[in-house]
Amino acid sequence: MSLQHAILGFLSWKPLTGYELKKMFADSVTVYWSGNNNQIYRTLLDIHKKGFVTKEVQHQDDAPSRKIYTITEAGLEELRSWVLSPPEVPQLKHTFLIQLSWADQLSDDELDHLISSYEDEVHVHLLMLRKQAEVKTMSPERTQRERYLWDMIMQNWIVMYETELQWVRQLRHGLGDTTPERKHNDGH
Amino acid sequence: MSLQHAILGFLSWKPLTGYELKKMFADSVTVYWSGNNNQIYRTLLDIHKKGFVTKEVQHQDDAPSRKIYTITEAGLEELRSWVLSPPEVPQLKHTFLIQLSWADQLSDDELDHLISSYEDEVHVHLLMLRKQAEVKTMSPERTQRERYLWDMIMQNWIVMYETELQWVRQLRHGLGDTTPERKHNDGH
DNA sequence: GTTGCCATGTAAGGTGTTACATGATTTA
DNA sequence: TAAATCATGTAACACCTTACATGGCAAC
Repeated sequence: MSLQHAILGFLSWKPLTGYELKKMFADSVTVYWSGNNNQIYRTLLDIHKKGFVTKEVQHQDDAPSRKIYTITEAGLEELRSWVLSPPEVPQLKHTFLIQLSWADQLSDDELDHLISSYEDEVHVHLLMLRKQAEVKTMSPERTQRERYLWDMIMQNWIVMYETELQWVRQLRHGLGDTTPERKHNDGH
Repeated sequence: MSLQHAILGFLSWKPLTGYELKKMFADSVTVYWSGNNNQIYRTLLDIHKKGFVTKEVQHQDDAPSRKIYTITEAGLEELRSWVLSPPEVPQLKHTFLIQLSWADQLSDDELDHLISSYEDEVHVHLLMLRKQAEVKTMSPERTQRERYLWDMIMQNWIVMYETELQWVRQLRHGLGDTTPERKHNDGH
């Protein structure tokens, strides 16, 4: 699991409440995590029990009390050793490709429509990423090296979806080319 | 969930047992699904209950009996309508990028080592994919269009990891460039 | 004689999602 | 007057992974 470590990462910048963490995940494109509370609150309890954070309760009369979590030395150590742990290749859950695997049962028009709507999805997603990249939301940017890392991380997401868009366009055009041939060869 | 539909997809080619399905998932790079039995056997029970498959038990004296699953009309219909359902952009779980997000605490050497070992991982993975692409394992390839689709699906995986490899190389070289500058700017 | 293949499955636990619940304050 | 924001959390369920269990047969 690395939600734990992403939370420790944010807390290494400054102390935060669960609610604030939830927002940071929701706002961040690169440190993506569905931004759902259940997991965040449970993970906070967990890392508190492990001693990676301390909890300070701030009572408020007219609202539920804020619980501010601060990272400890042990937490910083845990974060550091996780960052150094052997990196793994990204795992992509590419359901569209599985849909495509059995798409030969569709008519030419149905298939073209399916691919086109996927192309639109990817395109919209890419535009959203590019807009986010301009805004340059958070990240402390304390050193030039850190700024460079965060830029490259954002860049990674963008080039991935650019590549996907190129691929799907090639797919669609290639299909347009093979379809008449197919009719020639398979027709009779 | 789409494991259900991937199973229906394989069964649309021919009747199979759970064990055979497990192997097909394990062998397939493109229709990736961890190939773990628990899920497959439970999903088979599930789709049988839903009427998407029929089950034929073949008794064997000296081994556990084979249970051969055959797709039904309802199953084919379900598969078809799933294939037509609105496609979604791929979701990537890119833990390395989250590691990188907090990697500025590392020394130049540690960071360089982290990135290099990631580069190696990606490279090895890419070579594996290219080798698989040559073998061209399964897929029925009944029409030219289907062959084209399967080729493009394999191609998608390859270009994704090629893009990743290019990106990580650029990252490493860019770091080499900024590091001396950084020392100049931040040093004093 | 140990490993691997065939073939079924269970147990236990981790991870992730959606929806629900409260209740005051601010904004449209 | 309806909604969104702040701030906490619970309940129920879906999905996914690892390891365990059985037991004959073939290959090395």
